[in-house]
Amino acid sequence: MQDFLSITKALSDENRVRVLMALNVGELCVCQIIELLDLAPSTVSKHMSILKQARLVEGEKNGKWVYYRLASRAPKAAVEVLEWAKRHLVSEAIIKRDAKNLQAIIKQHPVEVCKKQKASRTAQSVKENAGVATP
Amino acid sequence: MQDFLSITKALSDENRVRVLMALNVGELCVCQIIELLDLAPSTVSKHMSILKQARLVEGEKNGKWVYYRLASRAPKAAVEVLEWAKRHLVSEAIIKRDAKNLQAIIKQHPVEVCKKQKASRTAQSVKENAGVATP
DNA sequence: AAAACAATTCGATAATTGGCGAATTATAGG
DNA sequence: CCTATAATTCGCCAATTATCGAATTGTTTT
Repeated sequence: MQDFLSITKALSDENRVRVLMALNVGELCVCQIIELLDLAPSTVSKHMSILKQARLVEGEKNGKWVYYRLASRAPKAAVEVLEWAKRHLVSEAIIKRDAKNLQAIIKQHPVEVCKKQKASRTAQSVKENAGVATP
Repeated sequence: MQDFLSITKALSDENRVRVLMALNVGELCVCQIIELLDLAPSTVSKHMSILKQARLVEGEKNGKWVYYRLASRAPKAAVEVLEWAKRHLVSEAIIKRDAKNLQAIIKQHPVEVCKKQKASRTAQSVKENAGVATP
């Protein structure tokens, strides 16, 4: 029963569902997923661990980067529910928008994506500390 | 997306899953579901409203009683996911135990089931108030 | 060796959810 | 009409969960 519930719980969050649909195009680096969802790295990491726990995805470390993909040797229940989800989600507005955004994201190398994210975080900090003297 | 998530959220609770599997044998009165899950009536009612919201079940009022059954004109996504769930849950220990318990429960008329529940609630109150003077 | 960096883990917090009992609603039967 | 009763709604509490920032881990580059 826990295996079953780990799958349905994993599928009961919009952001996780978006990730699963995004992974239909192929494997994605964590920073690319961060870019897609626009969430904090720690939040995305948590989501991925929940998906991994449910054996819906698998991750592979490659140097500094971790790539996630739909689990190749997933349990039958996982494979089937992913097919079900795909059938009923492809027409969803946000999934289509994600697919479009992904086209731009996967064209870039992870190194570029991460660089961009770092830059925007710095910009954010600068904004927050505007007018505050630096020690 | 909300339709999709209402289904997956509905399926992400063990008690709700147990109800759905129980309804495979046919329609059940609320008091029979209470008997099966051993939860408070208000809790069961809440679970049923979540399942109804997801259009996985439908309820029909018949006099004092409300009967729930798997939705006959459920959306395709709901029908498919119920088939998927059934395939992967029939072998679960708790589902098998429920099926066995159900055999006894459905033999009784709702009126008998409710009477028994009322009796056990009274017994509980008596226990709690043991030694306390009644006004 | 040290600095930079991607990702994860940890700790805190706000929002959501599952649970119960009390109050309410709707129906049946005296 | 009044009482008993099945179910739901409401108000509250405890447990869980989504999120973030800070600290940590492991790897690469300088």
